[in-house]
Amino acid sequence: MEKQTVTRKDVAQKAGVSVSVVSRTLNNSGYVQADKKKRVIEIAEEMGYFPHPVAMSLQKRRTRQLLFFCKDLMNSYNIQMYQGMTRIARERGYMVVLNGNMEFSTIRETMVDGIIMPNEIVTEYYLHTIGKNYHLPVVTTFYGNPVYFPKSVPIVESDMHQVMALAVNGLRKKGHKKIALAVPYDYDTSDARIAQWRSMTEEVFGKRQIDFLISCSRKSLQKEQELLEMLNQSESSADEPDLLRRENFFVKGEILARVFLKKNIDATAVVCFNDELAAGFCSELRRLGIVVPEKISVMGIDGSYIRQITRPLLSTISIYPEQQGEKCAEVLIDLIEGRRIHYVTRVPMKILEGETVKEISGGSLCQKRKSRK
Amino acid sequence: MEKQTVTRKDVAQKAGVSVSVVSRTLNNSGYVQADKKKRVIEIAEEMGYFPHPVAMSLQKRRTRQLLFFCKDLMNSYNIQMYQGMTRIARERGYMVVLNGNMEFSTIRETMVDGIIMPNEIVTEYYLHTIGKNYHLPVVTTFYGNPVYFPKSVPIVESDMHQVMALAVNGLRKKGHKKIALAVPYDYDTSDARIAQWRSMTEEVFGKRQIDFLISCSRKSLQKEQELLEMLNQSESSADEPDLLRRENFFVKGEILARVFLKKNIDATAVVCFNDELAAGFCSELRRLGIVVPEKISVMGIDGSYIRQITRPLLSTISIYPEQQGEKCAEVLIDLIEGRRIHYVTRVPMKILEGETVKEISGGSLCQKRKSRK
DNA sequence: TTGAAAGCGCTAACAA
DNA sequence: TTGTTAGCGCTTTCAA
Repeated sequence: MEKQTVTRKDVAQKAGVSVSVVSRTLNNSGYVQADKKKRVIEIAEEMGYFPHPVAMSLQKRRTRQLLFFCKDLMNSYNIQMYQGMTRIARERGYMVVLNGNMEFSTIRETMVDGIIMPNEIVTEYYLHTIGKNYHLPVVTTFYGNPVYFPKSVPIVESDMHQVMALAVNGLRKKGHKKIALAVPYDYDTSDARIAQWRSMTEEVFGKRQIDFLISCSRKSLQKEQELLEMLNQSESSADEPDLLRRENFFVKGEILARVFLKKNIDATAVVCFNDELAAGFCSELRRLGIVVPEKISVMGIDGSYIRQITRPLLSTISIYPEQQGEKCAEVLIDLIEGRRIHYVTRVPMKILEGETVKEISGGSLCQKRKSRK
Repeated sequence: MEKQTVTRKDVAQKAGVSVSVVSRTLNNSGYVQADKKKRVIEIAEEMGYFPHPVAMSLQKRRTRQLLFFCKDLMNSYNIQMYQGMTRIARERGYMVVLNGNMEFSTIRETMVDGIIMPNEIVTEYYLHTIGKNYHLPVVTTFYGNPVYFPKSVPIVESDMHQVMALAVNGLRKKGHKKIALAVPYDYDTSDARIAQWRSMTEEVFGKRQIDFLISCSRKSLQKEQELLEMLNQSESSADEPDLLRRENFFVKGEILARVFLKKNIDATAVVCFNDELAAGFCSELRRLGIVVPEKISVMGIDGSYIRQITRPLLSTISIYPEQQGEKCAEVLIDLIEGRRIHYVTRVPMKILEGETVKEISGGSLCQKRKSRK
């Protein structure tokens, strides 16, 4: 049984030199005689020496760890962000650690060199609390919500204005003139999407389509959702309480599909808050006998991998979550290492064609739908 | 602009005491005069002092970090394992860091107190390589594959024998006598399931049902999958190369559904490798006009959250991935902290009823299926 | 070309 | 009850 950890001191002793020689050898820095060098390397190897990462971190005042501060890891978008940052981090010798619980208080107990925030709202809160006397490099993704934090925090931007421009124009080109928006609630992260959808449809079609907003107040949503869980998943909610803690956009999409039908909304296409919600929306429509896209077109936002398991394949506006993650990591690492950075980084976006948007020619589909009733 | 990091020395200076007094105060250990105590605390707060986690780690020789060494984070099972460990870890003051790339070489550069391995096969490999001269506490989940590592590695077990017993007996009770198994490949992690399904069906029905194995050789699978991607997701495969790196069990399920039909397998029920595969299997059957469960019953394994977005709701054998994660973290932390542990921990399992298994009375459904052709 | 020594931020044994 | 000191594993300056 060997000693718990072999240190440079141990190697030095065995090689008959001083620790500094060992250090210089291993770091390939400074002078050291060729033969000694060789001996030291041999002995280090033979003794199974590895640098102690904690000691290294203390000395260098650099942990080579990045913190991704996200709420819900079961969300496909976040996972993909994480994948992206991980790749860049690895390339540059870092590791990404997660805090999936929004616990600001633990940040200062965590060994990290910088933080990646999941959106501008969280960032704003952070900067006004912990961030006040903890000056760690931070980058944040940004979706165009109105927030107040210094320009000195670099942002990686997915502008909802662009997203909605793509969605609305894409749908318009296919003949859609009445475009609804389905969002899980009427506040917080929905805000930017609602605002942009509103102004975009008004700009393109010349009139407000605000009646086409499908959303739930927080309260009604909870009630509906509880009901749904009782009916549908009693088993799993009893056995897997944890699952319910996550924000289940799929179920919200299902609920919103029913709201959409109940309110008899006169639209030919629905843009959904994100892909998971769109998937639930489609699924429930189908269950109720409404064929997508024949009767109604659906378009997601995100381009997350959940789309891979939608049938028919979801049409969506991809904002490339992985690239977003990559950019975040890139900028953050540059910031940490004192390199010059851009304070605004834009990630490209694009329509991913799928099978949930139908080309319609003349009058709006909804009339057909209505007439059939 | 305050000094970059406030240390105990700074606090001590300002309070006119020695660092040890500050330390004792902050740690609530040893003697220190009440009034000094108060002053120190006040000053520490006022200066915005926080303990330096790296220095702490070096001194205590404990990082309070656990490593979860898993390959694919987009896999719902792994995510749930992670959620489980995270909860326990948090309760006990630890953090779980991920290595989602199977890079053994980076383990020694990572600041961790112990490792959670995703399955016995990876563990075996680890112990025979890095683990040889790195004696970090390790726990592993265990699915009943034959492996060779010392009994001294604690396991958290989900025995595939039990799983198959539940699945086969559950299906038998509903009148099924011909039960197929769908696995993504014919080696590695499929082995245990294949073996247990084989012996179980033989035991229960008195004869081998080996013809009912639906699987793909690695090669044919790749070819089919590439084809599918070309046809189905050309857009996303061009734009999102990353997504394809993950093991897409959903698509495999789709492929296997076609294999199942092509081979005209004479079974009334299919047990699937995991829930994602089952979801793909059902989805493709439906697309091809085969109604689940009317024409064919499907049962998953795992009880992962992906099931929440299956419609009809998937029937499955839950092996409680979150609990598995919790147990792993619990045992590992006990091990790290020198507490007594059990070397074998079993996680309960249970059938989660859904809507994909049909009760059939007399003769097997497959005959009906056949006769309709 | 080498080694001694100070120091990264903290703890703990020991002496005062 | 307090302060001094050595040390966790490493780097780096400086004198030899």
